[in-house]
Amino acid sequence: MPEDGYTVGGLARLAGVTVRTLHHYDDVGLLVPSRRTATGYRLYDAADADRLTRILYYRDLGFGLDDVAALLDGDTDPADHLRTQHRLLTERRDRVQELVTAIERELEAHMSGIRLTPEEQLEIFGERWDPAYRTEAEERWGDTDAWAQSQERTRSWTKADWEQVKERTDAMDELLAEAFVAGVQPGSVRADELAEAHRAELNRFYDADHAMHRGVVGFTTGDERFRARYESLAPGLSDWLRAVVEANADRHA
Amino acid sequence: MPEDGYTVGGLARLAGVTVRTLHHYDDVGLLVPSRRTATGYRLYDAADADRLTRILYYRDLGFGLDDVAALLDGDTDPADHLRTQHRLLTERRDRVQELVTAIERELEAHMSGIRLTPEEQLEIFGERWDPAYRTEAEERWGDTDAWAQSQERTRSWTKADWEQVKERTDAMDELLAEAFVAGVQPGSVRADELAEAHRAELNRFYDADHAMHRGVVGFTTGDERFRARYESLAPGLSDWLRAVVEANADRHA
DNA sequence: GGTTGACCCTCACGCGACGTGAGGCCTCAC
DNA sequence: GTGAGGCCTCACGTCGCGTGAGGGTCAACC
Repeated sequence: MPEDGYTVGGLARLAGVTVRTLHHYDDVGLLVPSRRTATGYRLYDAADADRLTRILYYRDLGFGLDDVAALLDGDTDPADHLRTQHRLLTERRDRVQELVTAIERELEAHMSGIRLTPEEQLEIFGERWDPAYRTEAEERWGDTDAWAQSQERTRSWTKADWEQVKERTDAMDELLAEAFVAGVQPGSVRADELAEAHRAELNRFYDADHAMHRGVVGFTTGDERFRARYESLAPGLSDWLRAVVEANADRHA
Repeated sequence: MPEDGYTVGGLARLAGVTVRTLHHYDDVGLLVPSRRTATGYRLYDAADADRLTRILYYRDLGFGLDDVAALLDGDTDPADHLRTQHRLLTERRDRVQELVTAIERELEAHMSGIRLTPEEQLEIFGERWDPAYRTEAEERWGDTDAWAQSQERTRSWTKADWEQVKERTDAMDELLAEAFVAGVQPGSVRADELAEAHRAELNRFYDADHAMHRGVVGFTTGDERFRARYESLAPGLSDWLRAVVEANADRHA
């Protein structure tokens, strides 16, 4: 900290804002520098910088400048602002996590070849947002952060890679349909081979052990539209796939 | 979904936006409803709703409407948008987590009676932000989410509660200073009693086992300003406190 | 002590993303 | 057929700055 306080430019650089922004905050009385030089230069001291810090957090949280002014000029103890901002920021982080989960749900649907209804897609932006959804991904995926793994592994994938995966998935589905039609029984050697092949496909994205494999397939075959996709390949396929995967998982338990 | 598509109001309610917003998106060509009734009513179909979903995510991420239009009208495959939005949202979530960590750092400093410099406070908003900071809290606090615990426990605290804690902390510090001046040796019975009392204070906020106690004290007594606070009570107190806590932690290892 | 370049000042207009009516038509249930 | 609620199109207002314009200041170096 310079001995006589910060100039506009100096403080602006520190805070990652423009000089114009500090001018504006001065104009509207939100952050008036505690001193000016004889020639009219603004000088900000440590208390000004502290106030600016609070302002920037509240602004980031979406408060209007007059709301921020009202908050900061209220008779609250400084630590109250820290606690308030901590609470609001954690809420915001959780909200963003919900958006992430919602996107994962869409991606999952897309990769499974099913379409979400507009209601499902827009649910998260709607008014009464059910917090039960918040934990849905956890329940579905178990403890591990499968999606983080998936994202990590597919970060550098090109469109061609994705298309290849889609092709392989389609091929896998056909293989399953053929086996089902041919009368392969869940628990048989051939069925277990197919279950492992199916699990191997999932492992392109994340580490799926047998318990997780059971969970994922249980979830997807419970979805009407996913069932529709499998049923269109061969009626009864989705229930059969579930049975195959469960028998295989039991054998590895 | 209504058979003939959504009206403005219907879609607006679903998406948690105002009718005016949809009108605006129509005006600027960002989201033009696929149909109109004979009397001029806007009708949005599922594809429109899907486009709106993408728009809302991008908008939430801070893109301008024309940027969003450019993105959506580019020749990208739909899944690319999902992947892009997933990546941007996780980055955003991590950024908010950094803000949370920064506030925790401020709270911690405040409760320890030390003041951060403006540089330290504003660092997170500055230009070149060191991602090493991102993991600082983890290293300091270990595996457990101590701050979440702390927040949980202190959620309903009143200002009086906080003042009481401050008083108790000050009293604790004086007790420590007296023992130090009286020549109490680290590792002695009395010193271990004091270490446990100090740990008990921390337990008002979160579960601190002996390893964590060692970590927290090691960190704080490494900070110049924290040392200054302790040194002003009694020269040598901070190093002594660290020795006392480490001896106690060793004995419980 | 003059010049140069980076800073600082005060107007003042512009803009993006809607908010907020105004004035009027449509639809549907009673 | 009538009232309530929803829809339409203007059109001006607002908020948080961006972006110059025109001009003074400061520190350094010639």
